[in-house]
Amino acid sequence: MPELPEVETVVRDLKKMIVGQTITDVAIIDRRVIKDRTNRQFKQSLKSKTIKSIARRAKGIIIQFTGGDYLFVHLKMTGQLIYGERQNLKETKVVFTLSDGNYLNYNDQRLFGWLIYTKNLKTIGYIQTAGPEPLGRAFNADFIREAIKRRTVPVKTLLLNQFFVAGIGNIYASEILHRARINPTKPSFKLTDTECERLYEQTVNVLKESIRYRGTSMRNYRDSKGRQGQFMSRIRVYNREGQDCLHCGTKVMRIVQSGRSTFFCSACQK
DNA sequence: AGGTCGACCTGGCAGC
DNA sequence: TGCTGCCAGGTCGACC
Repeated sequence: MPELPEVETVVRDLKKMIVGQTITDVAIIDRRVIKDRTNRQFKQSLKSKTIKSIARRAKGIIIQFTGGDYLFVHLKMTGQLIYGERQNLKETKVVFTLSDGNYLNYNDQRLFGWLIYTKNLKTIGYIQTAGPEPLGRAFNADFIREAIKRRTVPVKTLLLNQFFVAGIGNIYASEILHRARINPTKPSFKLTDTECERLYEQTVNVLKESIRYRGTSMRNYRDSKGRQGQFMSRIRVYNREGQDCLHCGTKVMRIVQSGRSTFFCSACQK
């Protein structure tokens, strides 16, 4: 499911609901989402831990405990963290019992997600190698201009590369490029200075707007209360193959780049 | 070194 | 109503 806006929405909501609570029990229904530890190690590591803070890095969720240790969660395509009653769905894989009597359910239809307990975030390569946050200071037009040099990959593929910039996925890559009026197949190093400016501006615009709308629910994404995001009403090209471009009326095209669908308007995005 | 592709999984949907 | 094939918000390791 989730790209930066969806993960950010989950983190902001969970902050209000679970910080300060203690995990009193852990039920593992399917251990394939748990990395590095046996069931017993995972349970013992987390039982009686009090949640100090929760934060997002790239598309990952970092839950820190008062002892200075962490639970790192990556939702991948279909992961969900749902707070409230205990769930017993086919996709419910791990359930944390909380000290307020509620539960934090980890659901994951496709089992791609990760739950990693660690004492040291440096052990998590995903965090260590992620590029700059697109809504942070290090990401700007100058950074893009510098980073695209000698990169021959299509700009769409570069946006998906988490080493380049963290948090953009397949929906927002298409949406950003449409709003920036950049053709997704353009080799990155051929972007002009003004295109770099527009790419920066629209990356920030799209991600911030989507956070305001609480993310996009194309399929499986739900927030921490099980609700859908609302950004679908703002989507301009993603999953709209054959429909009219909302800007010029040309039919939206779908192509495949690096094995993933890209949607764009060939008239608006030269 | 940079770029591409398959593997990891389950399930929904279109077409026959 | 099957069945088959294709598709899905991600990441990584093996390959060229």
